Amino acid sequence: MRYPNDHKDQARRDIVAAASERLRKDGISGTGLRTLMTDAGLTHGAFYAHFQRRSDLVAQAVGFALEQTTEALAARVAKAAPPDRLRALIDSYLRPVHRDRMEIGCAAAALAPEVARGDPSAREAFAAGVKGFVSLLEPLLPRGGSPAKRAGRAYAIFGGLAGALQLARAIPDSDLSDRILVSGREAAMAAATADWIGD
Amino acid sequence: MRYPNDHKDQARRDIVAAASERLRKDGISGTGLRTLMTDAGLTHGAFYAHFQRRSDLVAQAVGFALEQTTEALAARVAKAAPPDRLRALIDSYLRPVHRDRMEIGCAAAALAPEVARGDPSAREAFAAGVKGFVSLLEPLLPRGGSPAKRAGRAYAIFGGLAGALQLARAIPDSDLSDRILVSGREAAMAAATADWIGD
DNA sequence: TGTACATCAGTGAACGCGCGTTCACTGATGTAC
DNA sequence: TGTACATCAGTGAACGCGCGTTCACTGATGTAC
Repeated sequence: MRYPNDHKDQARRDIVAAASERLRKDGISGTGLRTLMTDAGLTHGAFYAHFQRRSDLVAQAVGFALEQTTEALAARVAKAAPPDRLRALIDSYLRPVHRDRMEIGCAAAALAPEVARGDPSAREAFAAGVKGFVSLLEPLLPRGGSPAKRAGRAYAIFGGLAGALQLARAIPDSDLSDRILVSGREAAMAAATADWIGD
Repeated sequence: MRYPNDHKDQARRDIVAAASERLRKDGISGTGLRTLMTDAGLTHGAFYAHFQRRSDLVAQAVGFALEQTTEALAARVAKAAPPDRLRALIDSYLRPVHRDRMEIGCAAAALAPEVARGDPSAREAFAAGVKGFVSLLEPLLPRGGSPAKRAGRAYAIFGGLAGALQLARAIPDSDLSDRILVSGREAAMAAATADWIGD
């Protein structure tokens, strides 16, 4: 063969990694196959040697992006002392650089509405990726509450973080945008540490 | 003239109203001019008699959608007794029908990431529309806090509501999606009623 | 009252372009003998 | 060792299609006389 045995696998991984950035940057329906392949250093014709259709790459790229974000945040969280880890996660998520660099940030904040409109494969990959993030967040919540309650709260907080980040990105007034990040951290902490009621 | 004096104005309003639904449903870059004009009962050629460019319509449609949502929620809130109004707003926002009917729902939940990537006109219209929503929410927060703090919190809560709704839309598991709505309401209430710290 | 003309919202063909997808081909390598 | 062939990741032209935008035209009405 022309290439080492693992060449094709590596190329596929390169395409997925490059696409995960480009899709976050320009949106799912705002990006064409030629752009995605050029980003990976290939020509568009090679695409169908790696994926059956465009939506397969989209699903894999969405999943990859969420895994990457969860890993990066997990590393930051691990550096904090245990009692500070919840705050470290929230502050890391809502920090200015995350607002300013959408292409390497959370895929939920960059793509959630497009995923919601998208086909099932992207939604499944998205759900799995979000589940991974929630698995990082949920153990950091204060003790108490049923497993279902705790998980629900973790999902809601994650959604809230992503929504606050989106707002900070969309608002052109940069002072207001900064204040949204700060208030978003306080709001997320309040939601995370609220007493468990009912059940 | 062929048409009544206000005909053209009415046609423009029809195009904006129809576009505000279609863009929420299919996304900004997922919708073409022919679809937008057909929705309004016209052919695509008439478009440039009403708008200078596509992005002008997008900006107006985004603004219109947010105004519409704020008005609808204001009407629901006004029906509740004053002490229940905050809860009424939050529960109305995160109710299942809002998740299920994206095309007539909040434009922030449907379009925020695309607006953030979009041109300044859309971002300005978005910021103005969000400001309107925040003007409804902020007076419902408990007393206390500086005006800047109160406003920041109102923005953060709004972002949180939109993000939770997006997550509930994108997750295919409908039981989990329902739980996200319920937890999102609790999280938003906790954030809204948290003590004012600092400042 | 009847006719000629001006107005202008709306129509639909056409422009160049990028889209997702297909496919005949290239060319560097490994294998067979 | 040298030659012929098979393999296959990647190339780039081509497909039909929808995009945003332009523009010559239509046709119903109001106005002028």
